[in-house]
Amino acid sequence: MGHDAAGPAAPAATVSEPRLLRIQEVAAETGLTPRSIRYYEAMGLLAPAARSEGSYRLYDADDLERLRFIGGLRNDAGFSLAEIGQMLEDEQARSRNRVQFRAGSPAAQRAALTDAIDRIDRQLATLARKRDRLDAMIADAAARRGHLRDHLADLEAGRSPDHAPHTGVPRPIRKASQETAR
Amino acid sequence: MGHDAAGPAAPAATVSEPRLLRIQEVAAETGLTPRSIRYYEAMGLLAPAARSEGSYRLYDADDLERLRFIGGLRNDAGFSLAEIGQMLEDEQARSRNRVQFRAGSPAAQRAALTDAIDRIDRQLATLARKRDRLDAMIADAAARRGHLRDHLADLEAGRSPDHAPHTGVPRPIRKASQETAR
DNA sequence: GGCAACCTTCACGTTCGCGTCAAGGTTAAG
DNA sequence: CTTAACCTTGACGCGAACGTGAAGGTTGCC
Repeated sequence: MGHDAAGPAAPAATVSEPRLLRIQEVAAETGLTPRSIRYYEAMGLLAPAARSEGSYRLYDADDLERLRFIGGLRNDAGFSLAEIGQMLEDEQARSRNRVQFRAGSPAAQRAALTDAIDRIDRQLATLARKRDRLDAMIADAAARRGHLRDHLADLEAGRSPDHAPHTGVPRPIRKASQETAR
Repeated sequence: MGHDAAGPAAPAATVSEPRLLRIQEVAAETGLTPRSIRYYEAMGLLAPAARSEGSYRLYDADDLERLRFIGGLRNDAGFSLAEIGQMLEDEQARSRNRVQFRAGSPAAQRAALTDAIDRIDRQLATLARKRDRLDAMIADAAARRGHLRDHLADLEAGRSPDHAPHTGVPRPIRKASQETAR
């Protein structure tokens, strides 16, 4: 059942294979757990650069970067693995193919690069949307704070609170064309 | 089809209660489900303003705002309900008590307001931290993009890419351990 | 007072994102 | 060759965050 990948006849192209790490080292390096890394692989988010003779997972620097990105998307940005899968698409396959395409025609190289840039642009757009939502919430909370501070000022000035029982933002009832109300 | 939902149920008990909504209306208004709203209540994130004779949950405008905030924290900001509970603390109890404290001494009013402002400040700080993480990721991706574009430029200029096998970001200093926020 | 549409409280089922054994094979060191 | 430390693939478990009935009470309109 062993499934030899690549075998002894390595690509022989790259002169200096920097170093391939085993899963535990990768885990230590990325702050993830081996379990998570395997799970991400099962979810199709990445594939190890290689497997050893005995089918140990072996990761290269590219994998490390990818895993850090995934970890960030998970923990910092709060995306689900499904969403991350969407964002990464088949970048994993391409990324690996791209290395081979490097030996290919310049046209292929150019295509691969522009594709990669497009993908990153889409990732950036998704991240920016997320940040905008966050900014909206922050603005909302800030408005709430301002309102409270106004009430406090009124109170300090001995004014009557006027029975406005609302701590909050003025209802954005859709009446006219404003921005994209969600 | 079922025309109408709750008619103008004016109990006329208190003086001009703005309007109390039942759970399904609230759900429609906030984009949440009744189940989620009840779950949030079970998790201590909020309590309905009142209950009807037959123990129907009845929500006021303040509850609506709170639920929208919770929804935003969940869906937009990606916080867990536990984290949201931390951020909201006992604001729910206070918020409701505050209305009663309004009839209390001015000192109590001032204290309640400054407390509320402090809580919002902490919420803002938490949200800002989250946004900073996101910004960092965005900067990271942008750097990656810039690097790819450089490679593309090299290629267009007929230069050899020098076989740099990395798609990515200049390695950040690796050393710090990962913080575990869950 | 009848009835449909809503609500209530259980209670079980589900998906996600892993943690955690279990039962072996693999690697590097000695 | 032995051995400890790592790895492999299952498979089961778990907490979070709900979905989905089931069985019955409430509201409100006619």
